[in-house]
Amino acid sequence: MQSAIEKLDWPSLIEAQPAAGLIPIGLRQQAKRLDAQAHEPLFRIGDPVRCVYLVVSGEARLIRLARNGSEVILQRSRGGFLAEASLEARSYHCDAITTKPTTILMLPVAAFRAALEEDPIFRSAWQSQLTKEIRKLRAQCERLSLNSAADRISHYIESEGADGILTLNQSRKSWAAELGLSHEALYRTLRRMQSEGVLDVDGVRLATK
Amino acid sequence: MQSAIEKLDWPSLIEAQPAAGLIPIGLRQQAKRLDAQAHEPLFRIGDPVRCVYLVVSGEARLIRLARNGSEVILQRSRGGFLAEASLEARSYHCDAITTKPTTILMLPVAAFRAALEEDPIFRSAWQSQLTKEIRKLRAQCERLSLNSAADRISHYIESEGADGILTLNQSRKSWAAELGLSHEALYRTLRRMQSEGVLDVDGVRLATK
DNA sequence: CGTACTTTTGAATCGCATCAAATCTGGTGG
DNA sequence: CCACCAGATTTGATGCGATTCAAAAGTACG
Repeated sequence: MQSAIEKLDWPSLIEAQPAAGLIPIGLRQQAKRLDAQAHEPLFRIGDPVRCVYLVVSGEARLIRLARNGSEVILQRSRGGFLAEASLEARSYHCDAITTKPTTILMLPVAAFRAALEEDPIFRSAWQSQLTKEIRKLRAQCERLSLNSAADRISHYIESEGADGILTLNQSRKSWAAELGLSHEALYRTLRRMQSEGVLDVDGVRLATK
Repeated sequence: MQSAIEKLDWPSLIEAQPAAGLIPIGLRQQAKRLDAQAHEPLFRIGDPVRCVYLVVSGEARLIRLARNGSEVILQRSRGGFLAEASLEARSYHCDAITTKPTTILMLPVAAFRAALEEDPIFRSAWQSQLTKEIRKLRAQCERLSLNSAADRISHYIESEGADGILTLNQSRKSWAAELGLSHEALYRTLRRMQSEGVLDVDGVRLATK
């Protein structure tokens, strides 16, 4: 488990993750780049909040452990900010880990708050970001309120895919966790839906019919 | 089903709902007060977004109907803003209804956006509001990811109550819906937890032991 | 006092979690 | 290139807990 903080090349960062382009110059100068390996912890519950994390490439997750030991996925970022709510907290309320080799920008909170005050464009982008996250979380709540596996799968395809077609960008096992299902239930339900003609499964491509 | 739009008395509004005090003067002049009865719709899916809603007293809910006809509660506001994400949307993605006689402030979106641009204090309060909502929604997602009724109940008491003590401010039946359970399951599980000595139930007062 | 709604209990059913185990897959090192 | 390993995928069997349907009792309110 090693990570490297390297020199920043903004044009390539912005190409990889457009949100980086919204960061004002003053804040950019304080940014640190972190190249993390897979399964590397970024922070843990209780750690003091020092930075806001922006995922440039790869994937990072916000997770919490249930008392029975199972892992709940609270956010999965494949680009964009992670743990937005930490900006207003003293310490973290969740753990954050990478799931694959991941490039991250770390933005010190004090400078981040100052930039929000000073830069109207950045501020507006941040508000949009928060709003989008709220909408995403509501969709997730709605999905988890459905109590059949098939309904959750259909809901996910409808809300995360386009025109009823979803290209799965994670393993099915980890998708199962995101759906709040055991992986066995997901496998079986996918098969059943396909045999019933409700779903078209072709590798990572899923389409409702 | 009737509702009344009346003259505004800001001191009393602010006393009932402190968030109203953060609204800048310019925006206050555009606010409309709505006194709604119980079970009155505020807006419906697809309606164009004209106003941001601030619940002053009473209760309003954001709901969506699942395909099987059951009602999913996406937000329950007993004071504070409702449907924050609507500020960035053309039309509503959910229905909103009151559940009891409710006083509401309606703030036109254009003036609301302008006030956010101009007033740093209001803006900061709004960002805090969005952030709080994100944290609340993550807690709700975490809760819905637990698959036993007892775990969801404990989680709710821990996260919504204080020091393991919760004073329930809604009917148990509607609490069941918020927990993603059938009301029968909730009743039975409460009884079982009490008989097992895990929970202390006394009317609307619930305490974990 | 009647009506609508919540609370409560019962019984039957079904779907998902769980435990177990086999197979498949991609990546690593010899 | 092949052996090997960890993790993902798949299938099977079992049990539990939640849903569902039904109905009775309690409660609030006009």
